[in-house]
Amino acid sequence: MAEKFFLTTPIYYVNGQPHLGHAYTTVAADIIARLNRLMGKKVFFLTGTDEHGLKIQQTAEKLGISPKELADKNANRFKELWKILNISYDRFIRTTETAHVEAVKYILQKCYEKGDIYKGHYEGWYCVGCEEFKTEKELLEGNVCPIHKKPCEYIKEETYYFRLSRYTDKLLEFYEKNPQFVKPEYRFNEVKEFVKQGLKDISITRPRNRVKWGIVAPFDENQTVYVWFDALTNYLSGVGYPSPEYREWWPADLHLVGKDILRFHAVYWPAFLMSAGEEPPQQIFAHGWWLVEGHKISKSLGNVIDPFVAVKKIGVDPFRYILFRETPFGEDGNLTRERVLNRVNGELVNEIGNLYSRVVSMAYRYTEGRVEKTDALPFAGEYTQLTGEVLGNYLKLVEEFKFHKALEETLRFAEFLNRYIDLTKPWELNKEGKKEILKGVLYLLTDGLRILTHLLFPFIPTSMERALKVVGLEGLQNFTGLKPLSLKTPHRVGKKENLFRRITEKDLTFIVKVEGKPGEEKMEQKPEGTEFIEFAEFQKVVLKVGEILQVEEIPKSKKLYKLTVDLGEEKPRTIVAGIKPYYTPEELRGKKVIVVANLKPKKLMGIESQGMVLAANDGENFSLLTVEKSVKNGTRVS
RNA sequence: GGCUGGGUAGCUCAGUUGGCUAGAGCGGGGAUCUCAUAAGUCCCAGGUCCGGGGUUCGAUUCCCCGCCCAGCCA
Repeated sequence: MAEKFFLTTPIYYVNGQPHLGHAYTTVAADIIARLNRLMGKKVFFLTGTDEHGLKIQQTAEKLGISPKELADKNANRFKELWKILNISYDRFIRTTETAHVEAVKYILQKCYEKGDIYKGHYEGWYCVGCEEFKTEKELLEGNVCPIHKKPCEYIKEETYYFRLSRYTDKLLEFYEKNPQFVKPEYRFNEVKEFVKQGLKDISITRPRNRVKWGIVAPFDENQTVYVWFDALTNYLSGVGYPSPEYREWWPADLHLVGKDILRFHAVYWPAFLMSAGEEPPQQIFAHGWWLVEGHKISKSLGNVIDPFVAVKKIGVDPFRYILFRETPFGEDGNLTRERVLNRVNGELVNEIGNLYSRVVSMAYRYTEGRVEKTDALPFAGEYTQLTGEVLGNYLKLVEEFKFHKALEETLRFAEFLNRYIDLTKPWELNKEGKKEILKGVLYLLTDGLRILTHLLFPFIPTSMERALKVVGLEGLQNFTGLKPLSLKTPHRVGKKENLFRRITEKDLTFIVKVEGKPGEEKMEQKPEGTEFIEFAEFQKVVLKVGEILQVEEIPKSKKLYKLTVDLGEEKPRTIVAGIKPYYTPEELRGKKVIVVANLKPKKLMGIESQGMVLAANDGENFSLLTVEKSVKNGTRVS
């Protein structure tokens, strides 16, 4: 009987469109699900949407549709995205499903009967415009709502409370007994600190006349179940609770969450479950946020990443890959154009994609696509040892959620195979007629691709499905049986195909670069001036108008030209400029340009450059700076 | 303000119980092969290891103080 593994993502609120954060959590869950399947476990992967609440009610009203219609529409958006991202979920739960509604009522009733729910009052400052209570902190002078600029009412309404306070010690004891309950560990410490301060009872219902769109409380038809009890229960109802089949999967092995909702999962949820007589989940993992080019993502900054666009521009797998390649899972990441470009082109295209390409190509060229095992296997010992090492490390690392390191190991493996080709030089073996050794080399390489495909599969399944065909493999096998040099022969490689497309800066405009320094947006309209420089400082830079007299190519340099520029001095200057990709020599000759004339000379490609030519580059267009009317060479720019 | 974790090469980060020339990847520079998506492979980094003080024969690594950054809490 295979071990079961039940994992979940949060259910996403359907008040808006899916964004990068949703995609991140869900792809993470997909990677973990696929890893566990390859480890031979029986996996249940649950995701879905949270569809109740006042916000949905209000948005739907504005759009003139019913809350259910709004939920249907947006839930479909999520489903579309998961399809594009190749998410292998087993069940997509929606909180408006009858079964879920019943499950919520059932569990609430249990808690109620346990005596953990009692009637009380909620009082506070209520803004009619927002239809929301405001905390003292949010309010402006005179209890004014910061959004509507109108005074709030102090109201008191009936509500039911959950006796969370009763669970303070039980939770602490539970944490003590389950040191792996929350990952990363520092997050667990934060949770413990929070609980140690003592827990307050929490309000779990809202008056029905105010919040209609939601589940009716089983013990009072004038109350609607408030968000957390409703939403969290999806983890149970998603596997059939309360009908007995849920026991096949419960307790969940892993709840994946963003760090913002950790507390609800690590404190409230176990308490609810304890009250209802259910086991808490095994583990909760809280991951971090993404920054974009060093800035927080926000609508007002306009740097929100639409996953649909991202996938369209760079492809599903490059998108999945960059989210997990560099940033340790759990920590905040920073998405930048430069990193995406380097990782996709440098690693996926050059090191990995090209490796498949060259091996398959050689198999056709030298042995007509046939691969056989021979006794002559150069460096078989090194290969076997490295494979064992990589596989061992990989499995240990993914177990600890260290995906970036697991990918690093994978890259190390690909690097070995690339080096192996250079070392064994199949083209020479072919020329020299050393057929047996050549066959051995191709066998080992094909075997290597087989292993590599397995290592990459959980992360980039779409491409690796194709890779299986390219290598000529029927399918995947369990990690446990994955051994080097065990490719069955005779074997035929499949059709050669490029697995990854090279991307350019132009593909990355969806990663918006925000003006200003990271963190500045926090300080909100601080008096400007800190970034100003004195005129004297500017004057230190001597800018002059120069005319390009000659343009020479520099052998072996992709970017550089050697320019001869007249700055009205005794002798023209030699300036090395990285503008070769953008201008032909003909275009440059005779052009007036702006030169930094007092830049310290520097040797580039062995040529001393006596200045610098100014240009503007926005990532799409590259333009030299010039003068609008003709002025004498050497004129100072000021 | 309290607690926690950080500040190491241009960038992203590793650095075991304190000690031989402080490491990797990327970028940058150089060399080279030709099977390959002009891909691959090889070579090159002399960095006040945030600042100051202390312990020690000796500290990036231990202790104290300060500065800065992030997270959680108030």
